[in-house]
Amino acid sequence: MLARDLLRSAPDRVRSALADRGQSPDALGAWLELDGARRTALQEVESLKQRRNEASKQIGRLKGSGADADAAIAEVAAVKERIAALEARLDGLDGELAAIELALPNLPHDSVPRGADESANRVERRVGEPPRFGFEPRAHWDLGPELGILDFERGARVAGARFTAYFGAGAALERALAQFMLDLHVTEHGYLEVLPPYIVNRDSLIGTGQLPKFAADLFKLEGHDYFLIPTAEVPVTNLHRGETLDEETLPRRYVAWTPCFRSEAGSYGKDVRGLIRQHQFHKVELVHLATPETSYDELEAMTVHAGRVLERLGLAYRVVSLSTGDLGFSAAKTYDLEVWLPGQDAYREISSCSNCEDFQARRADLRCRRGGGKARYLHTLNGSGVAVGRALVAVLENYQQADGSVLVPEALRPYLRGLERIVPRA
RNA sequence: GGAGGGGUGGCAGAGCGGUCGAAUGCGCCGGUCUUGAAAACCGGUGGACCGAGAGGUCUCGUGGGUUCGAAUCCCACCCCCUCCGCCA
Repeated sequence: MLARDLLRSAPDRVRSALADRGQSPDALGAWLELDGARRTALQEVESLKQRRNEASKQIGRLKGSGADADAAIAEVAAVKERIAALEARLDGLDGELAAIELALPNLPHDSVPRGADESANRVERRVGEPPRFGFEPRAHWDLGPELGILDFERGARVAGARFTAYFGAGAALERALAQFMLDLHVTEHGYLEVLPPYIVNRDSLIGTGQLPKFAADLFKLEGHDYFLIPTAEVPVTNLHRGETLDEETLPRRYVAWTPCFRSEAGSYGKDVRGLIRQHQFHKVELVHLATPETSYDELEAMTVHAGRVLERLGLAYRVVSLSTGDLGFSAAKTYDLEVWLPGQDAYREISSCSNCEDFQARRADLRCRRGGGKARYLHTLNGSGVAVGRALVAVLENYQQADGSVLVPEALRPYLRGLERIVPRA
């Protein structure tokens, strides 16, 4: 959510930011009009309430002294009617204002490349070298089933399209990757591990920005106002919803390994093969809560932390700064980490690290305060550290051998009882 | 799922339907005293919104209702605690 002060005082800045994101700036004109009407109505209703309150006190005094209060009571009755009418109007205005505010995306940071879509994204750096193969590297959707560790057909039987069953070394590899990432972030990067609820309420989803606009992307539990989490960003960022944190305790860095559930509505035909786009997947998520002064340093640090996972796994990747047109709803700035996938002959997103500045903090009422100073909104950041399913894809495709086996990266062997190579399951 | 108890300011804890935004204690801030600190004493201490300001409105879990007037009465919901049932 953007600050009302900002919408009022710098509407042109907001308009041009919306245009950069490829959004229509129309909503802002409507907002300004509604806001003016609201303030007018508010002033009127408040002065009526003042009269009503004074009259009530007078009635109390009159009755206390045994005098007749009928005239005053009659006057209050008339004022109350007008208050009720005005309040109904005010409620309507508040609802319309909130609907607009909750649907306005965050403003891009000045350093974000301007452009309509991903073609305007800027590659910041490349790390590692894509491996060279003496044979035609294959995709994980061929390797996995042949090794007997990924079963797309049975996943589909049990649940449906975009669900997969993992067997043997496949299941263990998923678990090993997650545990390796958690250990790395906890022991080397100073994160606090969190295991949050995998189901959240509506307020949490409003807090991080998935609702009200993106309800179609979520799985909702029938008969309850509960949703499966689309990412641990939601429960972890909302952990401190409504709290004011002492700035001495910032930044806070949390890491959580959770399943994620996404309806993937509207992505029909996209990445239909393999593990890239699933309704259910695991992700190790990084969340930082920071002061406004440090949040961009935190974003750089978070991106480095996510990249470290890929480096330890010996995977080549590049860091991309998303353009204004490609930015997510809540983000002011985002770095995507794209890992090299030989089977697709392309870099594919495996992590997305964003600074949301105070956009989510405003929605989720997350504040901070230094000493006895005034409370202010803190800044929230979130990033994958990294997507586990996609990391598994990257390991299979990058470590495949001519004979169809897959070498296990050194960093994972301690988590796989020393397993060095995945071979077809007997 | 059933029965009961409870949600008041940073914390603890009062609060006959009428100057209650809320006693008191602790904490916190400022001051006096002290070489300094502690103790003691004095004073001040929630937030949001509207307003240029004066000031006003709202806020005692949330939302409704009764009333001229609600922290106090009624209804619904949420959360916490205890017991029973069920369950990993």
